[in-house]
Amino acid sequence: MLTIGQVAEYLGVTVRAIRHYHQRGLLPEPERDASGYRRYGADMVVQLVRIRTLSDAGVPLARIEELMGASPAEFAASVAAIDADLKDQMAELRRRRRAIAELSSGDRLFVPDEVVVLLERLAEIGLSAEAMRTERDSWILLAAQHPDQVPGWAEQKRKLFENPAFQRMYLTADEAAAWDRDDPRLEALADEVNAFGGLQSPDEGAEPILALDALVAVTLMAAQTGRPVPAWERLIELCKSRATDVRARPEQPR
Amino acid sequence: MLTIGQVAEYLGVTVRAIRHYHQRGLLPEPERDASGYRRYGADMVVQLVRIRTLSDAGVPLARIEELMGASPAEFAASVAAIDADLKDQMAELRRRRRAIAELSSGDRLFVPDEVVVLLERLAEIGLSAEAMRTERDSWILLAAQHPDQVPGWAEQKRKLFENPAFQRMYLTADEAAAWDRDDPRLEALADEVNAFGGLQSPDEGAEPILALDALVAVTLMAAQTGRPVPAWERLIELCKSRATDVRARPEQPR
DNA sequence: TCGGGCCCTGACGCAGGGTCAAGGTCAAGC
DNA sequence: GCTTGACCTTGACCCTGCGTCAGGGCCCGA
Repeated sequence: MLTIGQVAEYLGVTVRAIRHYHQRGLLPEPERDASGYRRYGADMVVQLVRIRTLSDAGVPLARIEELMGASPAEFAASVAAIDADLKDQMAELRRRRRAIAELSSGDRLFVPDEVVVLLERLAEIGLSAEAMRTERDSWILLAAQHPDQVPGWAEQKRKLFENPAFQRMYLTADEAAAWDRDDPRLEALADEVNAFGGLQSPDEGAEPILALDALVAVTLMAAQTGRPVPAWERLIELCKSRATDVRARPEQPR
Repeated sequence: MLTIGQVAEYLGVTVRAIRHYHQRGLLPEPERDASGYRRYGADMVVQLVRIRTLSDAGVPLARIEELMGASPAEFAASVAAIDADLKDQMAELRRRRRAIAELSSGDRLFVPDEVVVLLERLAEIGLSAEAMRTERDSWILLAAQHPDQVPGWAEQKRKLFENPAFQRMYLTADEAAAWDRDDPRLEALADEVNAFGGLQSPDEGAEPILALDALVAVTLMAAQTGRPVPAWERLIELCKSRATDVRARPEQPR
């Protein structure tokens, strides 16, 4: 008759694991000797081998419990179910690896490719680092709620930057973040923004992005990240009063 | 400013998960309103998106914690490590699927193929169900300690059964389990066993299996599974006394 | 003012054990 | 006979990533 430690060493498992199986009711408690030690006969060892064989194959203990007393037919059915489980897990791992691979570049973190392209363009034309971060965060937020539309929107916004006048306007708006709320230059900037306000996307059927929309989104973002920009808030007010005749402006959500 | 429930719905995560991230220190606690409710700004939402993106990709929370403040280089290194982890997990799953597949037949449970073949042969020649179980359990035990040698041993034992006289002897020994300890037929049976005691394996270099060894193993097994067989014990004594001139018998381990 | 739906904290639960902690036993050497 | 070290015992807390109460407070519409 073997002690728990001898059985554990014989099978290459830990003492703790065997006791765990007793606790779970997977393996009946063996008889104790005079000093209370568990004493194992060969039959217990055989049961343990069966448990370990299944466990090593990745069968959860709860299922092993069912299997130990199952008929061959039930056993075969359970084995099929377990295999299907494993297949699902492998599919999940493949999905994760793809997801991980898409994070491989630190630059393209957390946003779709089209946004990455747009952000690179913004960096090219010399947008400030602060504005870059706000821009990226805005897209992250937007992508959380509209993952399907964001690639199209980003593409449309990128196309706007093919126009040098739009570039200049955007950079000026960037600089304007440092202006006072009542800076007189804001009036002229509002006129510039307004000039692009009605710009339509070249793709038919897609919802057009207005320059003002983009500005509003970024400003809202900035306002909510603890860095409110008074000059931008004023700028939006000015734009809105001019934009009413371009199209009816719906309430900005939230 | 959003409540925790609104943020959760916006991102498609549970409230509990967000609170969990706070507890883990993954996400800083936001400010509370007058009634103690958490209030989230867009910056928090952005952080949450980043956490979820990584988490959905299967990155453990502990690692996400490191990653949130990491440089692009550190980030890339960690991503590579995570991917390597995933590869390992996939290999493990493949191994488990193979192991599961080998259990697919209820008959061949927990023993190598060679033993399955042997057991089928034993069933063919009409071994009792009780003896079959003991035989199988003996092999399970043996395989736990000598996984590499068991296929060869099983093959050798199977070859012994090509001899009709060995078959008869084995079946008689099976019946003998029901005999008294002092049954006179045991003497003749011991002579039969002894006749095969020196049988050498046809494979050179492989350790020979003696008929007596097989009998001893099975008897020890039976003795330890709570079904001791007195007639077998006596039979072994008789065999041992005859076998001393066949070869020097080492002490039986344990 | 009442009900239903939010929110809060705290605690337990899961699988499969790992890892102490505090104490009893056993065999060997002195 | 006494000590030492290697076993054994039970019990309890630790890990992951939250789910799921339990017991209370807050808010809003009727």
